[in-house]
Amino acid sequence: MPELPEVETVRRGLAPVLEGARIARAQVNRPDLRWPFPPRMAERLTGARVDRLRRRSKYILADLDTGETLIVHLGMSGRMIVSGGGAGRDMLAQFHHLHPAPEKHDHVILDTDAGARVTFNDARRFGAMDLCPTEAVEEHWLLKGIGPEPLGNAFDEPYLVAAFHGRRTPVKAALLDQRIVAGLGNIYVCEALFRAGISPLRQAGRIAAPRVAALVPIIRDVLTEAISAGGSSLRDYRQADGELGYFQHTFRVYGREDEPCQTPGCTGKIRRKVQAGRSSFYCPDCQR
DNA sequence: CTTGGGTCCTGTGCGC
DNA sequence: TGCGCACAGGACCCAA
Repeated sequence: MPELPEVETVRRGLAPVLEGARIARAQVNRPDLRWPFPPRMAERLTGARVDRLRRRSKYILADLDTGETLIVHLGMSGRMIVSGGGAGRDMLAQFHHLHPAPEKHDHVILDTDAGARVTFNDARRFGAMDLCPTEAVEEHWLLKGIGPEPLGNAFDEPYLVAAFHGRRTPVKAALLDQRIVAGLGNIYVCEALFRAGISPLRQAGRIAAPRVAALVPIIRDVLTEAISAGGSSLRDYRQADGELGYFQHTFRVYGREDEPCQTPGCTGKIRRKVQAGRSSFYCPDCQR
């Protein structure tokens, strides 16, 4: 899926066209994605003004002036594509209010009063949408229990050391656990562990505290760099304007099985090992 | 409580 | 060209 950097990139692309705009029309083409849509979703969205677009973990949150918040998760293959209207759009498209032809898996289409369109397309349908009272968003069952934002103040060295303490699970699984830290996925965990020189197989509770502490700024750096690059585009991911991210060119281990390790002086080869059903990419020589 | 495996879906790329 | 299989950025759920 889009991980935190991709979701943040999408949020930033949507904000200029959605914030302050009113949803003039909501087209919902099927009753569900991963879970059923909330009752009367189209009606509850129609006429609502989007006051603010936020992100929590891998969720995009659209606060509406109706007192409800639209919760969106992109799953593995979800995209939100902007077309027509708004600043920075193609002039011809803007003039004619043209929208691209409907595509397979366009599940939800939102048209704003300014003539912009946001299309949610999700081939695998692991994505989700729900509506919930804005003041109760943090208590929503999907968001409740999610750990601190890795780019926020609550995610610091003492926190991660404490969170890892006594954990026998591999550090790879611990970092993927959204209750420990929010928003990391397979790619950025692999990349952060490589930079930290920590093997994904190592038990979280058996990493020396200074090495755990070092992970904190490394995780922040990886995510920040990825956001700057517009995220990583592999298969399905696109920015809201349809452009590709380019952080994937910066991967040091992800998807690089059998390639030589890039660490200066290291003669190791990147390995791939499946942990809990997910591929971990790492250098056995410089990750311990 | 923790943890591994199965599961929900479709699409793509590869070996044969 | 076609077929079957492995694999893909997530994360819930349940059995052990």
